[in-house]
Amino acid sequence: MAMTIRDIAREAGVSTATVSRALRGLPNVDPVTRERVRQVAERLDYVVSPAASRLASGRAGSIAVITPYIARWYFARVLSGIESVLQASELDLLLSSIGDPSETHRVPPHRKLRRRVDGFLVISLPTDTEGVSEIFDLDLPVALIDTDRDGCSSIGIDDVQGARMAVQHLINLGHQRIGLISGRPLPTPFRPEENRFLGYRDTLVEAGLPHDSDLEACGHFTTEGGERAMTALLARPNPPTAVFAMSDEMAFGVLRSLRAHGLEPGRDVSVVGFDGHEMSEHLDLTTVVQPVEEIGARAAHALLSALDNPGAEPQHVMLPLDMVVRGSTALRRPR
Amino acid sequence: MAMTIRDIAREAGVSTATVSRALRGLPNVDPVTRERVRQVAERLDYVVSPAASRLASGRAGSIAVITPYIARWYFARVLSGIESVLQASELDLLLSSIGDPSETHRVPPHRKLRRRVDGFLVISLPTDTEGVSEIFDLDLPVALIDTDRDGCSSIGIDDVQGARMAVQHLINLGHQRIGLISGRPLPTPFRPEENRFLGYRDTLVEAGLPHDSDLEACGHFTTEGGERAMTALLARPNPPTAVFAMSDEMAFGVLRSLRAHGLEPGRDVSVVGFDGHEMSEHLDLTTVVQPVEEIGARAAHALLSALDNPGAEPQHVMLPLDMVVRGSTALRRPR
DNA sequence: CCACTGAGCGTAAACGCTTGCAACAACGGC
DNA sequence: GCCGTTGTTGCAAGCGTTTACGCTCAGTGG
Repeated sequence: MAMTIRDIAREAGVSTATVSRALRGLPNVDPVTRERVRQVAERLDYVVSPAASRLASGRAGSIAVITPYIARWYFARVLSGIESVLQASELDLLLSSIGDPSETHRVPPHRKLRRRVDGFLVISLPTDTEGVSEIFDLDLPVALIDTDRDGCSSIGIDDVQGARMAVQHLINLGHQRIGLISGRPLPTPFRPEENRFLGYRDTLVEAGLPHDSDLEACGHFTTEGGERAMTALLARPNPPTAVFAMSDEMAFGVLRSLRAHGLEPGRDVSVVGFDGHEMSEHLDLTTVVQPVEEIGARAAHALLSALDNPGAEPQHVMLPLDMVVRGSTALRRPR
Repeated sequence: MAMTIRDIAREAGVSTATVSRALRGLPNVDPVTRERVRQVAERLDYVVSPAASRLASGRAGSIAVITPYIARWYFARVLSGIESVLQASELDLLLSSIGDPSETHRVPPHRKLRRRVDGFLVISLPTDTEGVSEIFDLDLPVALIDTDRDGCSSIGIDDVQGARMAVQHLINLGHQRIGLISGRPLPTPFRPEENRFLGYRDTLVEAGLPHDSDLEACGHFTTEGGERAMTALLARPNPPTAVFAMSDEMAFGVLRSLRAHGLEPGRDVSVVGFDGHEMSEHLDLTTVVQPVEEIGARAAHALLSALDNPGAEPQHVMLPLDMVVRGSTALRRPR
């Protein structure tokens, strides 16, 4: 049988209340007593029963991470950042992916997680996504990554600015027909996509360049999709001399499509990606780098502090971006 | 205030015991009663308090996934496979990464997870890893991925066979000097590495080829590492005409190193990877494909069934491998 | 010398379930 | 009509904490 708090109390010659207080570091405990209790607990290899503790205290002792995907590059990294800060806390990290809309049998997270978490960390999902919107009715702290919402902390990057950097870079290189590989068809509820689009469009317009939707295609955030999208663009009457892809993985597909058409990235068509995927270095891809793990870590911190002082104002963090210029972008060569 | 089981009992005109039994689908409940209780619970939007339920039943209602990394390709996918089956169960998925040995401040999982999980899913970690070995003392069901241990279920692939396929393929193409890009320096406690090495060595020997450790280098399972390793091999007096890399990510580095040396993968040096990373298709890499998500899913199933019938024999599953031949391997050309 | 304070500690009542046991009704075999 | 079964339900004792409240006692200012 496992130790209970009573065993510790008896052994230390105090009441269970004191043991509870001592072990949790509450004030109103004589340092000497506290130490004695600690020692006894240590010696008897005692750990509190989380179930009992949670029942009595009313706290769930866990936070849930809601993500559309687990295995995709961006999400896995964000998750890793989250875990790195949560592991040092007392809280359990419950993982729940929304999954593809195709998987209709998935239990929506708000149903499954009702009463078992103290807060939510939501990655990328639009706040009105089915299964996500109901989370807010639970009246628990929520930290949002890549979106925002009244009353929630939000962490992200300046996607508009990121897209601007990318496109301005291409403009500076003399490109005038700059294509866009977006994720889903626009308009989209996903904030990053929308903002990257705005940054793209506005930078063009401000530079006096036409915004031509014939230069846009969807790549669905996959390499295959990016490849197909670029292939489609190349088939248009007057193809772009440069493209901005909303993610590195799509940009990889772009590179591949170009090569398949006998075109050399950089020399023939310039390509900028977005993310800072490790592979971009190896594929010599110019890209806008976002601090992905840090996004996760910051979000976790924001949620933790919301949990600590419930009254506090939600935080809104925007992390800085960087751009790494590589061989996939170059001065436009007249055809 | 939240609903309790008593509210449901009162409303349905039965005792709390019956509510509990009805809602959990236990036998010995009149179907009519059960349905009535269900309806009431539904109408009042009741969900059981996991803390209370766990305290009363003694079950933790969660399983923990212990992984060395979260963000790396292989681990993220395995995790995704695990989550896909666990989401349909009643169990919470607690995520815990061991982290790099450098992060000494990490709380070892067995301390953090004591009393709060019903079982463990351990990915790739050798069973004697610090922080892992103690898990077995907890006397809970454990399912092991990529290793095995007495009394635990284990799920993995036939790494020896996988390496054999890769190396035999190279031999069939006429290669005689076949290099190896391993992960860590051998000997290693990581089973897959060891087995892939054995498959490599034995296949060479059985083909009458010498096993020459001058053709081996460590790539640490990263692309950079793979690149460095290949560069090192190329600097040796008599470099290999083909290499087998223990992971695709290292193979990507190999490809890059080759190109940096003006060598064309396939034509000048053949390369085989291991994993079936999506990117391998785009980099035209021949690779041994393992069903990564399925590994995770199977492991989760194994653990679930160990949880269901505690007496049962542990399962040992070995999933089949596949090899996809692409442009990175070709007939050896005499120099 | 007397309230008065506050630190330190104990008592006991929750917290919201699960489950062993017993009760009870309906039923069929004898 | 009696009795053992079987199926359904209720009673109530936990499960192992947390925490409101109250008590004791040393210290303190009046």
